[in-house]
Amino acid sequence: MAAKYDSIAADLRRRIQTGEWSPGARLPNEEPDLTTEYKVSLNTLRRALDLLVSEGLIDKRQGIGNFVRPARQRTRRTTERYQWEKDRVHLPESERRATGATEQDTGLSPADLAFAVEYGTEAANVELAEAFGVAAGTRLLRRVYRTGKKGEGAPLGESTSYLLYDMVSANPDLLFAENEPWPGGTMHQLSTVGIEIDHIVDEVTARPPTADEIDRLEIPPGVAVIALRKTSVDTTGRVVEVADIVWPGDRTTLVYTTQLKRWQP
Amino acid sequence: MAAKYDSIAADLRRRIQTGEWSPGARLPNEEPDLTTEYKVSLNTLRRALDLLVSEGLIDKRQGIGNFVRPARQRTRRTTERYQWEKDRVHLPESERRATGATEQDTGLSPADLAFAVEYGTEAANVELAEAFGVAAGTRLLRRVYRTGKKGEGAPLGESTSYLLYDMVSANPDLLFAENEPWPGGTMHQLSTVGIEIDHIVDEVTARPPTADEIDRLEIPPGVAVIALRKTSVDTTGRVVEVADIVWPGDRTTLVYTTQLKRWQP
DNA sequence: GAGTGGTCTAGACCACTGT
DNA sequence: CAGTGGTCTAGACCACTCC
Repeated sequence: MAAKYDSIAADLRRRIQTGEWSPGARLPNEEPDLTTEYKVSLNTLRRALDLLVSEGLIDKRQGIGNFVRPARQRTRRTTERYQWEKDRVHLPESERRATGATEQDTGLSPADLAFAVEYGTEAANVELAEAFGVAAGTRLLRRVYRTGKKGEGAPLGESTSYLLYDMVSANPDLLFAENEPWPGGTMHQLSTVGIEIDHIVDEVTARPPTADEIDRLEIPPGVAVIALRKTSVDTTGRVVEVADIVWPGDRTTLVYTTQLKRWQP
Repeated sequence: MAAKYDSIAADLRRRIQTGEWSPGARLPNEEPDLTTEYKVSLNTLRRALDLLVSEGLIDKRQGIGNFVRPARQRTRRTTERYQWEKDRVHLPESERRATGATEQDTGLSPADLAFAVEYGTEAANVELAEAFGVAAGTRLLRRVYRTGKKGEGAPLGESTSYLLYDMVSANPDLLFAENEPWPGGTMHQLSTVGIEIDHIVDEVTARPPTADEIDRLEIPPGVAVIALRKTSVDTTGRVVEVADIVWPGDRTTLVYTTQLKRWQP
């Protein structure tokens, strides 16, 4: 015999999916409307609603009500993007300025894209020092990028990029957020200090969001995030950028294509 | 002011991480031990424990107790694996038999690896038919693989592979689970009916586990799974295999390396 | 201030596990 | 059967949002 909260969740799921409440619409009050309708206590009803929250079906807003979660902008990030970024570096600035990598991933036009960036410096902790192959404490330039769709409160994702400060300070323009968005992106920025990327390693995991990410990305507690550690290696074998990128798992797809060598005929 | 259940969860987290209870050890009873210690009601205490479950820190076993979750075997699956699989197809059977792809990912020896497979046929639903580019209802060979570490109850992951039945039935050996594990794996199986893989597309998302996956992979509710749709395309451009692979998000890392073309000097 | 969701309590009874 | 976690209730009070 299924638990009451399970049956209620299943019924609410069905009512949402059949469109009884359209996306963005407010659900009936927990108390007294839904508790009366389902003849359960408030605790039991809220347990059912918690399930729907963890599935990303509804949003709870304290003091306001519960809402059917509208479908959000999805991100589809393909591996071709890296070669695309690299090819773009040698285009004239006007072409580089026209569109960025995030537009590629989302299909959004530059006008619909919301963009925010913060620059800062920090000393490398043990983990980052190991990723770069430098001593702990080495000065790093940390840049945090948040991109999203205008009108949607939450960003689509958040990227924290680390560069070796002494490596990029050869071009002081690279040290200030005022120069963002930089036409041609990080690969072009690095090219101004003589760096060419040879290959990029992506390490992908899924995990529960941290409390911070729940706030900033508006991820319902219980929905997972995809966490990507991107390591860029230049043509001399040096690690030149380490970036940690986080997306809501339920609206992000990463696409990787592996080309295989032909067997000899 | 943090909620009580949050503070209690933070304290229990700390006590687990400092080793007050070692992995596998049983926690004190919810009632009366922990409720008395933290001076809260049972509901509040259980809410704190639910947080730890969703973080994968503890296991709850009804009728027995709560246990510190032991660290599990991790999987690290690299993109080089596909070329490795392809190169192996033309090795003599003795070498192909010696080790398989999962050993590569996990670092386990063949002796430590638990392996189970089920074969069946089904009619392609709309979604699979589209992936293959065939008509809905086309007969498919469905193969479900579960691999894990001997002694750990739960598999490390579960892979559901679909092949076009009429394509592989040219070699009847490919239709029966009794021939598994097949030395050289799927790429070798396909080579016996004249198929060479040209490239593979991986699409990665994260999502909450289904009720089934919670049981079979022993994923704590609230911990995410990584879901990978792997599409193999042969040298004539045909989609020849579609596989849906699911791993627990908290102990799987996927690694993808992208080699970029050099700029001209 | 009215109305909403968020937290917490005390206590009852059920379901599962091992002896 | 005893002991454990699982579900559920009724009611109290707090915190946030909007008018």
